[in-house]
Amino acid sequence: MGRPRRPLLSRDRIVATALALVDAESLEAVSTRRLAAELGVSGPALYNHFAGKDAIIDAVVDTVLGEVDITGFAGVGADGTPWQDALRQWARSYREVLAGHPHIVPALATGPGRRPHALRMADAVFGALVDAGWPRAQATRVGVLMRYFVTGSALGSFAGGFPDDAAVYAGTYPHLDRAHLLADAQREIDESAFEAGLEALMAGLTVRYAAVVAERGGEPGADGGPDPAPGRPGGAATGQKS
Amino acid sequence: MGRPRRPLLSRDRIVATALALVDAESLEAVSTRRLAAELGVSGPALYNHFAGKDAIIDAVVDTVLGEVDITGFAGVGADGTPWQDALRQWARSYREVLAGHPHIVPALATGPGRRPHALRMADAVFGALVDAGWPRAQATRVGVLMRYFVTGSALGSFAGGFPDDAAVYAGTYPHLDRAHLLADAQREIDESAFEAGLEALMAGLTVRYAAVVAERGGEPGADGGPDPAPGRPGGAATGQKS
DNA sequence: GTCTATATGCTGATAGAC
DNA sequence: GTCTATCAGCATATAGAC
Repeated sequence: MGRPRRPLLSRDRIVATALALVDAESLEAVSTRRLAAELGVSGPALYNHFAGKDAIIDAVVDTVLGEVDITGFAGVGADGTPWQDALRQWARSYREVLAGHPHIVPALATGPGRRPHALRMADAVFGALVDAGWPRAQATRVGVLMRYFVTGSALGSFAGGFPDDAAVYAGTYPHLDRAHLLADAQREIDESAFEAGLEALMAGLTVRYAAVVAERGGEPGADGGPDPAPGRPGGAATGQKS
Repeated sequence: MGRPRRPLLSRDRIVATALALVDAESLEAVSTRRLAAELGVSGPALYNHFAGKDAIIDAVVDTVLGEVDITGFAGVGADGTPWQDALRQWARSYREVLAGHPHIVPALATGPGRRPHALRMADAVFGALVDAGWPRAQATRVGVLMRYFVTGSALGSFAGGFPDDAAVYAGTYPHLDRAHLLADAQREIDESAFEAGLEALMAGLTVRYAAVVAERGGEPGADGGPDPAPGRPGGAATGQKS
């Protein structure tokens, strides 16, 4: 057929179609051939726009992360928005976005790499925590542990995974006598568990923050705990990954 | 060749070999052909022992979950071990086990299903929390949110995913000026973030527990919060998944 | 009941024509 | 920049040896 007058493909069109496929079916459903067919094009044509399938998935992941609302962090240094409020808003948005694209979550395991939205998010989280008064090393930890919680909450539904066959539990698992009802309540359980965990984390971190800031006040420049990378001044330096 | 005098394969041998392959390389490295080759056998022979590749991975996941230490929960009802101690011990063991088999974590997304070790763990967590005085609906949430945190912490390293090339960050991400150092401190950051999050969660949950128990004391039988599945007496009933 | 051999239709990726 | 042709490797199915 030869080269068309106008390109049939573009990175954006490929990524959008791939995301639609991931959402509609699964990560495994995205094959270069299927994706190409969906785009009305032959398989290898994709390689003119991306280095390979992994690069396409990487771009899809970053597109999804771009949907996360990080505007709350801007107010932390500026108008004195409490860091807790910013963190809460971000965590809820982050979870909501991942819940909207649940099949993409395992792809977060590969790391942030050079994805611009992932780095933008890390920068915002870490920057706001430092602005709020968290020592750098602690700010890193807080960003990381928040990410643990949010990504874990998006990695498949908890409640939805229980068989709704009561016979599975009878006799063998004495406390799971009503577990066959869990699948029905899936959404409510997943969400209320997330909210409960978020509040617990905020309460716990607020206590820690008070201690750290008080300690630091008496000893200016201290980092509030063991440095993550002893020997390097200031410790490690960031807040978040993907 | 026909049927050998003594079976060459067994479920255990297949699972052990598959796990070794997952750990040494990745989840994708496990193909029926490679696995069979590793076992000195031809590909389709595996189908005499498992329904398909998915069933093999499922068995691998359950084997891994069997390594998690849930003995701490036994003492909660019996000798009055604080639920916080039991939860902490379990969470640390759970994380440690997953950290020992990091490539398996994405496979946890598929849910607990009928895996015996996953159900055994759910039973232990939920049972202990209820024994400790948590209302059933709340106990479910606590188990779920703990799982969120632990599995999230095991889904790939945070710090290890940052490129160690300082040029990636310069100019564009103002707060990540030291992020290129993160990869070196990976292990320490991942662990200290986990510990910090665990302590924050325990502190937050302890506060909530006090409130819930106080409220319940005045109103025996109350469930301490909105029921996860309104209309069903007692709400949903379990604590943990995979 | 456990294996081997063979076959089908997928997959990611490459080479070269236009 | 897209095409066709082609490759090696994949999960799985089936038939038959013992």
